[in-house]
Amino acid sequence: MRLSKRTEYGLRAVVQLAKLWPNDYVQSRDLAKSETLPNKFLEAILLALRRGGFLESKVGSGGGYRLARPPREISVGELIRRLEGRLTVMDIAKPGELLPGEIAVHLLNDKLTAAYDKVLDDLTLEQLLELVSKAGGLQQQMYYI
Amino acid sequence: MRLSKRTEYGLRAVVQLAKLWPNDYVQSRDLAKSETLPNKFLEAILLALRRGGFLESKVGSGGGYRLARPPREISVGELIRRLEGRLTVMDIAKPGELLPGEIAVHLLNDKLTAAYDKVLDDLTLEQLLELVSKAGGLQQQMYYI
DNA sequence: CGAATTCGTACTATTTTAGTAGGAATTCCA
DNA sequence: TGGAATTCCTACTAAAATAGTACGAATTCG
Repeated sequence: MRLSKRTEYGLRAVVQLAKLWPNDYVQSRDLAKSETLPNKFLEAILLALRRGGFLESKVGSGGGYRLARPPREISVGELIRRLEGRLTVMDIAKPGELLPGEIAVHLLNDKLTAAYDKVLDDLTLEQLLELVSKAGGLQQQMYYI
Repeated sequence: MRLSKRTEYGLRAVVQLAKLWPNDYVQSRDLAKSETLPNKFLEAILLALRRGGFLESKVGSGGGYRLARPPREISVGELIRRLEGRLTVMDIAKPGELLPGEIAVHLLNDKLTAAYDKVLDDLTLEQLLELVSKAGGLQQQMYYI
């Protein structure tokens, strides 16, 4: 199990934006620079997030992106589902009877998806930020040992 | 999150073998036929499972595969980890300090992996079989409503 | 011996992921 | 009012992962 680069980059940009919230607009280029992400790719990702209602944007000189809502009201689950793009290639219910192996695979997939969703849906962007600052603190400390 | 075909096929074959346990050897061709899987691909998968210690095989006429251990002693987690092939492209610890976004991605990946592993490691092949037969029963019932 | 089967390698095709190129549309501001 | 800055948009391209196939050697049974 691994998040795609697209998801990773999107998340990293959003984390940046959340840290700045509710300040003014930040440009894609700056976001890309401060997390060292490919700019053009990031642009496409940010655009998708705007369409998904997670970001607001302002075009033109002095424009950029910012969160559309406070971090406390943004679910990491929704965010990631949008990023993964998974256009829900949902298993179309097969006609007729399933083979035993197919049932097993189905059951397992359902269990895994449920576990995955639980982790993601129980987490807001605000909470994630908190975890990050804790972990960041530890990281700092380690340099002084 | 979705299991690969390789994993799916391997699991389906193993489910078949578990249903027959502790009977005699079953041939790849028969396994492929009864779950409608591509035979040559399945062969490669079964081979990997044998190398992983999940199956025993006998070559030559009258040969085939069978589980190396009773289903109760086979963990679905171990099985799937072998199937996924994940040659543990583990994040090599980056030198220096992590960016906040990177920390967030890391945290999330860890949480997701833990949840995933928990589901898989808490399940034996025997238990999975039981779930399948329950679900299969329900499926049968639905036809008679 | 000859048929049946696993074992093994090497190749091909398809799909998904990760980007890049190039420019139109909009907005600010001097 | 014109140009610089920025998002927005479409269409490619490149690379990697996935899903197989082809072909045959090695082994075993009867």
